[in-house]
Amino acid sequence: MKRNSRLSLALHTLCHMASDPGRVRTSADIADHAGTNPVVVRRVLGKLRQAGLLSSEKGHAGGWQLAKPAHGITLADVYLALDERLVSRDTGDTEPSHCHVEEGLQTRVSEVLEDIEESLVQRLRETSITEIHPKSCSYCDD
Amino acid sequence: MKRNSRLSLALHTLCHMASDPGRVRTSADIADHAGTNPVVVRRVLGKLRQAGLLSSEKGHAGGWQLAKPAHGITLADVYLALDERLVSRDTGDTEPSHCHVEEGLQTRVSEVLEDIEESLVQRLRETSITEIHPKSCSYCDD
DNA sequence: AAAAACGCAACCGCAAATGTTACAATTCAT
DNA sequence: ATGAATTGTAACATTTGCGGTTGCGTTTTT
Repeated sequence: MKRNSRLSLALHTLCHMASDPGRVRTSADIADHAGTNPVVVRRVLGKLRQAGLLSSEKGHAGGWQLAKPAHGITLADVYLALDERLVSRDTGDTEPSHCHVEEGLQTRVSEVLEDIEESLVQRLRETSITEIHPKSCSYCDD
Repeated sequence: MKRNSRLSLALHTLCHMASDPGRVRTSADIADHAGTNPVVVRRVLGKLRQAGLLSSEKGHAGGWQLAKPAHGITLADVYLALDERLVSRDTGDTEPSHCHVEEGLQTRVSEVLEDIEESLVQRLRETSITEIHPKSCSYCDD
């Protein structure tokens, strides 16, 4: 696991789940397969649960599974669930610079980036996680 | 200097230069105005020089200025000059995961993101740096 | 020769993200 | 009931990227 790993981990896991929706997986299983740590998995999948994409059960024989039909889950759902943003949200923490160039600049650039963000989500909404898996996977145990 | 500062610094500086193309500015001047450090300025503007947007002169009375007419410089030129990428370029450093889900995923997601990247650049290309500056700036000394 | 500027390399320090450990709470099997 | 398995979460450690800083060599003008 290295960079941009939250989104990557989330999508990977969901795709596996989509190809065998009945199976309940533990965070340890998932972490093993993804080459990371159970706690990291729970962190990321927790976001997906908050967004209603996954459900988890505690205790013996507990674990994670899809909370709704896989074909209804799009890349956009995942992207948004994780609070990912290409456009770094302007937190307004930049002190006013007393410089008109700066203001005009911010405005222009923000306009474009907001638009782009929106069209990205629109595009992501067109692909469901069921459309990812190419065929049965001989290496993975799904 | 804090957020997304390379692009921000580059655009800000270019816009000022566009409004007074004759003037040669030192990295110290620019750093002062931008609230940062001359070395950082040289780092960023160096990229713009490599891309042919700026020229710099060493020695006494040296400094930076536009290398071509301002109206011919678009936001896309700057974005590309800095090697900015929404899509984190796959450097191929991810070891093959022996997992078909992973491969299919990479492919699909990359397709979408590449498309988005392209349309972003297309959008940025529509705005020249001369279109940013709202009016004469009473605070800045340009 | 001195001053002013860039070019560059080598660090420092901070902030964000990931990785790790620990432990409480919950659930199931026996 | 007890124990094992699992999530939830907090706290801490480690890594990484980036801006900031320092230092010094090179170039140009005076």
